[in-house]
Parts: sequence; C-alpha cells; structure tokens
Amino acid sequence: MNPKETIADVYAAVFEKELLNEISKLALLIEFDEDDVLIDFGQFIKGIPLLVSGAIKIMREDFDEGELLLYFLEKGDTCAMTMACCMGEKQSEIRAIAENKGLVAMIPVGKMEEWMSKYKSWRAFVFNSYNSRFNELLSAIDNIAFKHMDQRLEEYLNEKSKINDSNVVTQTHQQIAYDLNTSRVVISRLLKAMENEGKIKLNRNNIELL
DNA sequence: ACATTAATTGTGT
DNA sequence: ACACAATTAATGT
Repeated sequence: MNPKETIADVYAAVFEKELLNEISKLALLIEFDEDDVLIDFGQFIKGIPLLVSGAIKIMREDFDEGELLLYFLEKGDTCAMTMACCMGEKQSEIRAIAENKGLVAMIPVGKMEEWMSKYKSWRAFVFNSYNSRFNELLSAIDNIAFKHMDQRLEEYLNEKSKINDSNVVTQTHQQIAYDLNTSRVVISRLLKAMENEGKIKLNRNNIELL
C-alpha cells in the first residue's frame, strides 16, 4: 500500500487541473481505520466522499435481521448513494464500513451542483460512478438470486484478496457468514470442501488462496 | 508454568 | 438449524 497517496495522485487522470485545485482547497480529509463505520442507516450525509486510499464495503440491511454485502469501493471510487442523498436530502439506505485503513476527501454538498455545470470532468465522473455502481449492483443481485453459496463465497474471497492486495484473507468464518448473510456452519463446510479441492488453505483466523 | 475461559472451527444428527 | 467436540488463543494466578 502507498501510505501517502494524495488526491492529486489518484484523481489526476480523472479531473481537470482547475477542479483538482478546488478539491484540494475545499476537501476535508478524513482518515479512517479498519471497521470504522463511515455511514450508517438513516444517517444524513454531510458531504460527498471521494475515496483516496483504502477500501470500503457497502452493506444493506436485510428485511428481518442481518446484513448483506453489496459491493466494495476502492480508491478512486465514490459512493453513488451519497450523491443521491445529497441531492435529495434523503437518509442513507446503506451502511459503509471501512475494510482497511484509508483516507477519504469530503466535498461540501453544495459544490456538487456547482461543479456539475462548471466542470465537464466532474459531470462525467458522477455519471460514470452511477453507471459502475449500478453494474455492481446488478451483479450483486445476480449473485444473490441465481448463484449458490459456494460461488458467492469464492467471489467474496477473490474480492477480498484483490482489495487487500494479498493472498491471505484474515477473516473468521463467522465474519464471512455475516457479510454473506448466512450461517457460520455453512461457510465452514464450504471452505473445507474448497480446501479439499486444493483451492485454498485453511488456518485459524485466515484463509490462504492458492 | 499451569489452570481457566473464551473464541474459533469441525462434525454429526 | 442445532448441539456438541476439538483446537487454539488469551488471561489470570
């Protein structure tokens, strides 16, 4: 991981210089640690977050009890939900939990609209964000609706490995079960099956992908 | 170093 | 899904 990536580094290719300047002037930088809750259900949004480094997982509350992982955000992403909230003054329908250490730049809500007309690159960025979030949502729905738990688990592990940039996923079976909204026993059994197939190596508190 | 407890994981019904 | 066994880590004495 690069400990000191700046907004300019991450977004240089996306925004024009003028806009970058404005951002670095106005943005409120917020550091977060693993497992910090950045946004919770029902919360109002105070700014638009631009992810500079780290990763965030977006969860949705299920109808009865429990939560479900929708998708991960990585550097250079923003939360489309937040933008919708800003424009409509709505409460958040999602919960954002830090996956690892990182940094967000919070943009004052008012700038959202101003930049929309002022900067082409901002407009494009917002639309792109919506689009890619939407696609991720679609595939999340596919996963839940059409795929079985073993496939979902595999994808989950792959995602984890990607965003943490490591072949070792440090999660207990319990936590995984929580993210996928299932029971721990199911995860344990599936993991063991995968281990027997030689796909992974099981240790206490972490899983090695092979 | 040892005993106790809690947390994690494995297995059978 | 539930119960329980087995294993390991954490804590106190």
